[in-house]
Order: sequence, then C-alpha cells, then structure tokens
Amino acid sequence: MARIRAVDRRLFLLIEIAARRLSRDADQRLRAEAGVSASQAAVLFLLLRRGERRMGAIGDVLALGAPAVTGLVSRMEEAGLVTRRRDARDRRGALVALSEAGRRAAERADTVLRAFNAELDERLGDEAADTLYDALTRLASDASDPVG
Amino acid sequence: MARIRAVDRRLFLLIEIAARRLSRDADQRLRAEAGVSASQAAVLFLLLRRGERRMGAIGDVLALGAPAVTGLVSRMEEAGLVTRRRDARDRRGALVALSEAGRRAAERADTVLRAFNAELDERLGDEAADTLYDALTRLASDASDPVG
DNA sequence: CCCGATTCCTTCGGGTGTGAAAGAGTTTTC
DNA sequence: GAAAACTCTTTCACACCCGAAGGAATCGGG
Repeated sequence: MARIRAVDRRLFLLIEIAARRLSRDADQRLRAEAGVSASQAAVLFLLLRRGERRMGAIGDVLALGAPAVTGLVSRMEEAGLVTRRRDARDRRGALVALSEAGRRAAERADTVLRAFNAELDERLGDEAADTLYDALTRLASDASDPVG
Repeated sequence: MARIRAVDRRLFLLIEIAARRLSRDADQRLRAEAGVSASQAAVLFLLLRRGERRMGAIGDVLALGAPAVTGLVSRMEEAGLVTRRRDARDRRGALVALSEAGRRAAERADTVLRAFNAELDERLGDEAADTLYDALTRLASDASDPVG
C-alpha cells in the first residue's frame, strides 16, 4: 500500500500499475494453460462471440491501432489460430476468422480467464467489482466519442 | 458501451482496454507539453518525491521488471533527464538521480498529469473516483505479497 | 468516365514490456 | 578464507504498442 501511495493521486499511473500486474499474471496463466498470450486471447474471444471480423473492427473493440492489429493477427495466423482472407465485397478489407485450433484455444482461454476474473471479484467484493466495472467502462468509452 | 460489453465480464480485459486508451491520451499530452513519455513521467515523479533511488526500487514501485527499468533509465539518461552512478556502499547497485533538466521536466509533467487526472475525476464523479482508486490500489498490491 | 478524396491495411522506425541467462558484487557457510 | 548461495543489474531475443507514411481499393463530384 505504502508503495502504491508513493506515486499516487495520479489515477492514470495507478491504472497502469494495476493493469501491468494483472496482465503479467493473466498472461502467464494463459500461456501455460491455453498456449496463447493475453492479447491473443482478447482477439480469440471477440471472434468466438461475434464471428468473422475485419481488422478495423477488432481494433475498435480492443482499442488497438491498425498496426497493432496487423502484427497481432499476423502472429496468430502463423500460430494457426486464425485465418485471414480478402473481403470479397470490399477488397480493401481483410476478414479474420477462427481456425478450428483457434476455437479450441479460445475455449481453453475462456476457462482460464473465467477463473482469473472470479478471483478478482472475490478479492474486491461484489459491490466494489461492480463499481470498478462501471467506472472502467466509462473510462474505456472514448471521451471524444460519447456515443461509444 | 455496446462495444465494450462485447468482450466483457472479463474485468482484466476491460482494465487493459481502459489503460490503453488513457495511456495513449496521457502519453500524447505529456510528449507535447513536457517532452517526456508516460513511462518516463512515472520515473520522474518517483525521483522528485523520494529522491535518488536504485533500479530495483524503481521497479518495485512501478511494478516493472528489472530489464524494463534498465531500458527506461538508459533512454532517460541519454535524454539528459537522469544520471546513473554506482552505489558506493553496495557496488552491485546503481543509483538513479534527477538532473536539473529532469527536475524541470518532472514539474511540467506534474502540471499536465494533474490536469489529466482532474478530468478523469470529473468524468467519474468524486465517489466513483474514490472507489476506483481504492479498488485499483488493492489490485495493484501483489496478491502473493499481502503486506504490499 | 475519371480524378481526387477517403478508407483500409501494411510497413517502418522506435519505445516499452517480458522471461531467461549471464556478469559482477555481497553474504553465508563451512 | 574459499566456495557456495544470493542479490542486483544488464544483455538478449522477442512480443506488443504507437505515430507516420505508403499502397491498394472504393467512393463521389465533375
């Protein structure tokens, strides 16, 4: 606690520190138990729930810039987790879809992250977890795009 | 909102998304108005408040691994923001201190981040900001090190 | 129809993070 | 006091993110 207070009252710095700790932990578990990174897991979940998506749509949901999505999807394609093909209707676009291996990895990752999230909820308590969730949702929705 | 809900109920993914948006925003402002990155600003604040620190201590406070601190401090040293010297009492250690330019940059960065944080507080409201702050502090304190 | 503007993705250069391993210095153990 | 164990930092290889710039496809006004 004392350590955290050191650079505190800078909500933004605190979020960075918390995110770093959690990401490192989650990433280790995901790699060990599902064979994917945390960033890759996020893409897998999106594709699992919503089906085939374009690069730009992935970036919109995950708040990633276009170059980040290109790199992430390329590595996942090499790993055999997703397939990438031209969008026939708009040949500028690239459609990303889960491979069968990707679907299996997504389900394993889902189990891991479900457990991880349950631990967080327990550490925080239901009420604080809900408040945190709402506050982050508001922060995550772009301030310059109130429609979200 | 709808976009966020898409990959949601994974508190950890939500924190990553929120942290990414805020970091990008804060980083741009800090670079424009103080000439430093967000990561560098965090180190500057620490040194400004607590004075000369060792590499390991910086990593502890900011939740960074040793290699990350080495790289960050090296770039800051090249930029003239900090000085690095051997610890005379324990020659394994390296002591990092603010340079005069670093002190000025730290103060400019402080102004920027104070304004940024005030905006966040305003967007969230006082009560939610306090709750968020407490919840993140608990998450940021290492679960495997309850003493914090 | 065609040229300019726009959109979508990729490439490029660079900052920031990780785990693993190595090097240097200190402490402990015998 | 020397060897072993430990601590602190650095180096290495790589993942991941950004802004800026470039190339391909579409769209829109003339």
